[in-house]
Amino acid sequence: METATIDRAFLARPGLEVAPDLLGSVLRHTTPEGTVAVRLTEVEAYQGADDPGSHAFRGRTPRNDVMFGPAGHLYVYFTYGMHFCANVVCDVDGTATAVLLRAGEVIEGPALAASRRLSARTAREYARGPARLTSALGLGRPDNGADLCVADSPTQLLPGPPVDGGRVRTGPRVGVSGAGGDGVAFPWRFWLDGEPTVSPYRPHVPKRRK
DNA sequence: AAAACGATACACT
DNA sequence: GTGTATCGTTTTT
Repeated sequence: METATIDRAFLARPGLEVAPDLLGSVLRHTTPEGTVAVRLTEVEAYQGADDPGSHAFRGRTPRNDVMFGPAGHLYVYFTYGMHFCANVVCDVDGTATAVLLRAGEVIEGPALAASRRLSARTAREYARGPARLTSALGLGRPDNGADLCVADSPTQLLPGPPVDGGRVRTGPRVGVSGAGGDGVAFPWRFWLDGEPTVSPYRPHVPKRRK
């Protein structure tokens, strides 16, 4: 008895519209080792050409190619020399908007998640942060481009338990400076208030020059 | 050179 | 138990 995935048409809108609606939904990944599922508690919208913080800002490249494709696929990228982060690609084919999956609660496969997250001090840290989330789920380079809207696929986006709309909060994105340093904060981060798995807010601090 | 970050060590409650 | 400053590592521009 499998649950239907989230409909692709639901995701074929600008990431900024999709992002708050994605809170509470579930990303599930199955590998030979087993299945881990995460209920999303924190996300961030990235718009395409108009968004200096977006990987798509400078046009299509081999790295961000998936972002320009149709909605409902996973954009996985490698960063900081050691981490992977995952986005749900939104909007119509040719338009690159996406939602970064920042944090969630592991609701299936906690033992497997724990084995992938040996440094986690508590269960709430399994997917508390964008690269921790991909690690707990076992997502990496091979999953870039995976279709999330196909039943029985090893990588699926599923409806979650109902969310109280009153718990949705919004604020500035994390780790992204304002538009070219002009100080404008983009309130495109969304989270569920009161969730212990939401990553701590860390204002953007320019790294010290070496 | 900077980047859509995490592990660690240590401070505090 | 929870918070936070410092620094590692490599892709991309």
